[in-house]
Amino acid sequence: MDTFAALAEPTRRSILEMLVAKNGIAAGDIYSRFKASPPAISQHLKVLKEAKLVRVEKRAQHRIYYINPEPMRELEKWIQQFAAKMEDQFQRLDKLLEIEKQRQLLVKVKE
Amino acid sequence: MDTFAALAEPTRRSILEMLVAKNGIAAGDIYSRFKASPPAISQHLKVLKEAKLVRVEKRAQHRIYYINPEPMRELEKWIQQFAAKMEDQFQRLDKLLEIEKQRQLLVKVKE
DNA sequence: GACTTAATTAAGTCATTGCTTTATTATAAA
DNA sequence: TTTATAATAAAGCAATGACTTAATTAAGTC
Repeated sequence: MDTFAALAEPTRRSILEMLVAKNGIAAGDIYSRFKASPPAISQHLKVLKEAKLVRVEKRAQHRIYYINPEPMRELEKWIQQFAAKMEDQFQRLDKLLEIEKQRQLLVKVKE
Repeated sequence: MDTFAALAEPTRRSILEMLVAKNGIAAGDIYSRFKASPPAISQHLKVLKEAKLVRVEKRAQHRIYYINPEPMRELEKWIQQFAAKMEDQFQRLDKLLEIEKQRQLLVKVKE
């Protein structure tokens, strides 16, 4: 799950947002939308590629980048499961608090 | 959205998993489940705290750590939206491919 | 008030990251 | 077959990150 590390960098998230808006973008078209140098962006693309978040196709000298959906789907699953456990926990807590509130009321009635 | 940076580190994810299994754990009990030194873990807790992924309560000399649910909920939203756009895109692509397949069949019929 | 316990802060080290500029590689076009 | 275009690889550097050990802070206990 090193998807997180790849997503930790804002430029890389921007690149992915570009690709999810329009899949299949040439490296040069990606470079031109950032003020950092082409090699800098190329290195980010490499990280994304190694994390399998994108894949590349060769078209003459061009490299066309595409979203690779699997890692994001897995990440979504991970987060959903985590969030589910989390909400469970808070719901249990709410119930405990509710019971305690009732108990306090009883104590008052007895006084 | 620097939740990603906080989640990029595996030890920090483990800590969160601990907390989602049982909310409210003293720092010392967290330390003891890792082979890294207490200060190392303490520093991770600091990062999680700064990312608002956890909050702390003081109990005498003890520090009790709790999950703070908001950032994870936001992250879940972000990923869901991203994944939705992504699936949209692939569905559009599938439709194009389907149309193309039909076109090819027509060509064959005409031959 | 000295002593223990719990946790963190401080200081220093080493590896990794993100960037730069320069150099290569590979295809296309003249 | 030179020249231009597209993209990446290489090398170097400053900043950051994750750890360590030693020192400090704060509360509780004897």
